[in-house]
Amino acid sequence: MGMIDIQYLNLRQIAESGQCFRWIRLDPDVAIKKYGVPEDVVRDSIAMHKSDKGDKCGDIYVIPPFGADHRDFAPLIMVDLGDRFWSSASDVDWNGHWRHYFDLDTDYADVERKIRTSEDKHALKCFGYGSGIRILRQDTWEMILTFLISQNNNITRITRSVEEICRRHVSICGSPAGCREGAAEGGRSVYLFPRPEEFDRSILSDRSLGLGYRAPYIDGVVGEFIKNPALLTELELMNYEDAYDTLLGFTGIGPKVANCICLFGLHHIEAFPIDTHVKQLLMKYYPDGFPYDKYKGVAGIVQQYLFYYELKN
DNA sequence: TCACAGGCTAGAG
DNA sequence: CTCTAGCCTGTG
Repeated sequence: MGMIDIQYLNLRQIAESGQCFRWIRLDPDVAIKKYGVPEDVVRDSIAMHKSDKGDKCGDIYVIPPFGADHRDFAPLIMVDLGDRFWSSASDVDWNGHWRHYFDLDTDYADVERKIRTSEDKHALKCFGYGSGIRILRQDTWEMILTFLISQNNNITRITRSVEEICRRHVSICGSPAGCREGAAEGGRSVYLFPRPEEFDRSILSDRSLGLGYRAPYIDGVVGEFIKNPALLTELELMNYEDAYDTLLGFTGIGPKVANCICLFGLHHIEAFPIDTHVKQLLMKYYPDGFPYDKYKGVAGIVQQYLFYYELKN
């Protein structure tokens, strides 16, 4: 618990970059009263909000635990104070989970260098706009279902479906300590995302999940991962090409979703998901083709800068 | 009413 | 192989 200096990290940019759907932004008041964030820290965050020129943040988020051992650590409350951050995590939780989650061991300065030496004016502009974006190391299983849901869908409904799935499993997964029902902004709560073996497939047809035609896809994928419990670990050990091909084998997972899972769930930062927005942006700014060779191995990170800029402009 | 939202499947040509 | 109609649902 306490302050940490981190470069190339902006929580709001990440929250708005469309890679995570379970972060909850906190009101300053709620952060103090319900989550025990020190008052002087929240005061600094409010001051930062007021002087926000787009390059600072000041936001406060609750980030739920994730992964196979999600019961073993607490949710993270994180306050973005620009180049330093207040974290609620114990040293054990920070070093064991969150440090890795925020991808702090990847050299984002090197990505910046690649962009600066590429003579790619547009990418440089996008980087200047979203240089606090990192590719989070999120849970593979959660990303598989989340991006399966994301197809032909909008952010609001994706978020709602994911949260509803978690809420339906409270009695199975439990609700993390210190995060009472309705405590966060907008009455949202912190839940755990059900593991394959915890998943109650009978809820999928329920219209209130808002899954639509994707429900049978999810049912099939959950079934496959229950039938073959080793598959998740196998996927995580594969290289990008093998993981991509394996994911394409599931009904409901196509090229775009497979690439999102590779990028956000398996951290293959060379994966370059092309959705409708990216397709438009590529035609607009790169009519002669995107210079993938200049971003060898890190094209997925550059894609996020481009996507974020387009989303916000 | 109709298009669209971070696509995909199945079937036809 | 490529091409595309149709798909659940909420929102403007």
